[in-house]
Amino acid sequence: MSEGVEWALHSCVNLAWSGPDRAVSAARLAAWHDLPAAYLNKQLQALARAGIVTSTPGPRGGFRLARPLEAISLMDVVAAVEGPEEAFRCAEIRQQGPGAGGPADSAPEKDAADCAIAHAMTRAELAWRRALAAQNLDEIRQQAERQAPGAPERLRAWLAAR
Amino acid sequence: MSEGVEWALHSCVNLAWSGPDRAVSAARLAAWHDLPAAYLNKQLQALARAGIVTSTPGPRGGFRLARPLEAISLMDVVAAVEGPEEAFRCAEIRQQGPGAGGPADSAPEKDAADCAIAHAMTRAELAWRRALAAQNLDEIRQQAERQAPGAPERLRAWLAAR
DNA sequence: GGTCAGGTACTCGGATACGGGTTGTCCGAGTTCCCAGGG
DNA sequence: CCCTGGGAACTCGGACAACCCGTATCCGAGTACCTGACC
Repeated sequence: MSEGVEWALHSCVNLAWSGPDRAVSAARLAAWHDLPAAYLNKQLQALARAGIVTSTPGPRGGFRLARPLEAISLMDVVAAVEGPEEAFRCAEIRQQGPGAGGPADSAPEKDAADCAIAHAMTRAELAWRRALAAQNLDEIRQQAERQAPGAPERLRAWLAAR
Repeated sequence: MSEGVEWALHSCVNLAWSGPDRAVSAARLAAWHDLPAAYLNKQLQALARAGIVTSTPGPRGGFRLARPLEAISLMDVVAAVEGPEEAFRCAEIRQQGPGAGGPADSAPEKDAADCAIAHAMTRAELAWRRALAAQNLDEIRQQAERQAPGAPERLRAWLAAR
């Protein structure tokens, strides 16, 4: 699992705490957690390409959420950073070598659909994706605020002081 | 996701088809699907360390299943090959930099337990693990035999011919 | 013929290189703001 | 005082390296089998 996922999630919550009226640059978001600014910028670009955040160049520019936090699921962020392809890709090794079934049923159009192993792995990964899609970032924000009530205000004050 | 997981799963089913009374060498299993023999051997070693298969050296040696296929879940194989640590590891970036909470609540013993993001990601990964643990390899074998009834016999014949 | 010793072939097991991908860094295009000058 | 033009600073965006893990390979330790000689 890519490290950038965690950074992107925290950044989204931080953007929500910052408020929708003010853009925050990648450098600010990175400094808040001592992260490499240029690399975090790369992740935020991925979020921008996915339509999760919007970016504005120039002074007073930066990133801001493209839609309310409730409309962003964990799955959206993971897919934006990690890429949409699934983690387990079936290489169809049973179609290779002597075990590739007799020359009678060489039907390449069936692909991985009928590979029992690929089917089971895909099912498990689907459960993972569903669990990610079931939680939106607003729920995470609420839980974070319960455990650290002062965090939003501290972030806003720190951003205003620069 | 590591490529070796797919190889290990197919190898386990093939071992079941081969029968419990005869060990199959890594070279045979690899040749059956045109896989690199030495590397598959590495994966099988991981399965042996996890207690999923047993290995016997020397001529007529090789690998055989350590327990019936019903007692082996997808999760067992994945954990053996990929390692037991979870894919998403929380780096606790919120504990770093200016956002590390005031000096008042610097409680390092709480760790990632109360990080809302880590909690949510772990929950999703738990769903994945449960889905993997819910299916055992015997179910997969049955499904594979329904779709390719001749496969077990073909494998046994090919092994006997060498 | 039976038994035993030696050699051989085959197996796993871990130590050893190679490559692709994630991680990390840098510089350029574009926009906005600020400031000075003129009307 | 108000307007305008130029410069400077700041931002994203993509192009460019470095490191690490998954991939692949090789050789050594150990074991069982087979062969041949001997009793």
